[in-house]
Amino acid sequence: MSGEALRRTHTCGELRRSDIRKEVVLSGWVRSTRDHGGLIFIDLRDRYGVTQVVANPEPDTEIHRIAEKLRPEDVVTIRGEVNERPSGTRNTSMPTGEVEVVARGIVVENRAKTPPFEIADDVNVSEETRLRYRYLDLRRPAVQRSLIFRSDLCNQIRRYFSERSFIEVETPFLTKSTPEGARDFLVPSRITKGSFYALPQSPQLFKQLLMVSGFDRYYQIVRCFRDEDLRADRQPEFTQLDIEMSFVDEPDVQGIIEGLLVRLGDTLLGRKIQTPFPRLRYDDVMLKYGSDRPDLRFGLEIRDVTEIAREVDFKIFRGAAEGGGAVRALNLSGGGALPRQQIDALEKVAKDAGAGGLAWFKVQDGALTAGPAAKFIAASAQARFIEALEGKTNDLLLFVADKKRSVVAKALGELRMHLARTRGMIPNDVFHFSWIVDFPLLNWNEEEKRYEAEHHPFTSPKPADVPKLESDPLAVRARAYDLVLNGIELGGGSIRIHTRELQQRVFSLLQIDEQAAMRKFGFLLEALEFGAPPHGGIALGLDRMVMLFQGLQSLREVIAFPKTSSGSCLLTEAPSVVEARQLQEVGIRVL
RNA sequence: GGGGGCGUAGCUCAAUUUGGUUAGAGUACCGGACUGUCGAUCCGGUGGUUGCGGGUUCGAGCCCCGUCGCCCUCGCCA
Repeated sequence: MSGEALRRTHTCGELRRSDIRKEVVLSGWVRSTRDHGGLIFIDLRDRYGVTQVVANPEPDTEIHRIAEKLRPEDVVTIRGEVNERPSGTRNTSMPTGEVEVVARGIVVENRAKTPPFEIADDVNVSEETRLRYRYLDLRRPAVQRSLIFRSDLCNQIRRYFSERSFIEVETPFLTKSTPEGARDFLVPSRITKGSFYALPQSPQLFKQLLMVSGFDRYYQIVRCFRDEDLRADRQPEFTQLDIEMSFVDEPDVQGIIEGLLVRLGDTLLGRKIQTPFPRLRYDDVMLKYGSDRPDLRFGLEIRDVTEIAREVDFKIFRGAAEGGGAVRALNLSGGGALPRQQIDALEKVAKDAGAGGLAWFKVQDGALTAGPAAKFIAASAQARFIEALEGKTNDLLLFVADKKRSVVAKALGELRMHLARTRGMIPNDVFHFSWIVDFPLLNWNEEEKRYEAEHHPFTSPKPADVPKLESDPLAVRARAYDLVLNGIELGGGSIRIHTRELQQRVFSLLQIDEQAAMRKFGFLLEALEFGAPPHGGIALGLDRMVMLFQGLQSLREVIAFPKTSSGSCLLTEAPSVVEARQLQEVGIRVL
């Protein structure tokens, strides 16, 4: 074939019986060839699908000569006629399998080296190799589906918020470092040597300023940056769906998000999402599930038995109860049959989570047996424990006692998740959304001997608790809410502080003195004095949402070019050293 | 920063009781045969700095030390 370039008329996923006898042009990548000596079959792939092309030596030997030299991943344009496949040779497993294109001309647009791995979904290849050749990995249909889903999700989000009069506003990436919270990525300023921008951990302050400006309903799909260690579900740069609204209360923000998730369920997931989501109090979930992001797809709730433990002879129990701590327990129904070795493994889980140990008992006819500590507990107390935990014969009761309630909660929370995972108690294909509410505004940082904001310093305290701000700070509840899905925090938000006075009081509690507050957040404090409306919002982790909706285990699967767990990009080899001249220009010396 | 796992052919993995002849397999790749395949098939072949550096030993893929990379995890992530 010669002359001017052919333009494709169809994609590789498109041809059907109704196209038979049409003259078509397809472009794509050679997925595979099957050379029978005579006939050659070419599977041609693009992102829409695969179509079989046939090259017959008769009548055109030229085409056959080109076809037999084709190799996987060569890029070709093929002109030909759509034919019905002979009966018995149709492939019902592919959408285009009723037809094939008989090649009348083949243009090799570009040759491909042998790829390091076959471009197919079921190919076993290490993630390291995939990331090194990410552009090839992204040719695989399953990976393409993830990114296409992500694009569809963003489109639905934009439509949803646009329909509701929200405005998408872009906020700066080169901005001011705010040392509260996560570590900032810093960017040196060339013009003002010795000064630095920071990449935003979130557009928090800008969206609040937009409320002051009167933009009343804002959203943004926006990149955020945090210079902390990575995990399967944490990348140094990630995408948030960021929302802020004026003149709203908690239910307004929650309702908007619930409506969005219903829409996404209807349009993308093919499932009805039930609203409203349950509102669960922080204190309750910490007690019942040992976590502020409980996985509610299964039961196995933790019970507090501190009051019973107060009256037993077992020193560890009584000591914890009398020392202001807690004794709590899980009932593993039917766990009485567990061998000692497995119970020891459970104890290790509890200890790794910070517990001093794990007290366990088997239930037998209304009494505690088989646990090392059973003999220290009187029959009457045994009966009360069993009643509190709804124990039946052959159940296994697992107790953690500690003078710190947080230790008990964490250990049993970890144990609960461990048991659920290892014993197959977590149902697949269930989306269990919930709101966690009534968070404390502050927590006490023992190492730094100061209060910290549980969410961030701009979260409003509950009006009823404001009088306690100075007298009993830890009792102050926040107007904050976290959205949790299947044990993963999808997002969090709050009603914000919108007066300078209150904001200043909270800064004081956080031991940010007036001077420091002005230096770090002066622009916000000043803005609050120029008619800041009451406002609040939320931010959802978009990458996590895509990951969970797609049933994937790693954020790297839903980000086109992700970082490894050491923060490097295997494709570009970033981060890398830079030339001395570049350093000099920005006034930086490497230590 | 701590703990654990991994690193052998382009890719995915194997290699016996802490060591013993020329490091194997599948797949990919190359060549040949083949006119209805679709993970084509059949025959033949090429392919190795065992991550890197050092050490122990008569002898190291295997043991020891260091180092680099990847994965998981604790700390960290307002």
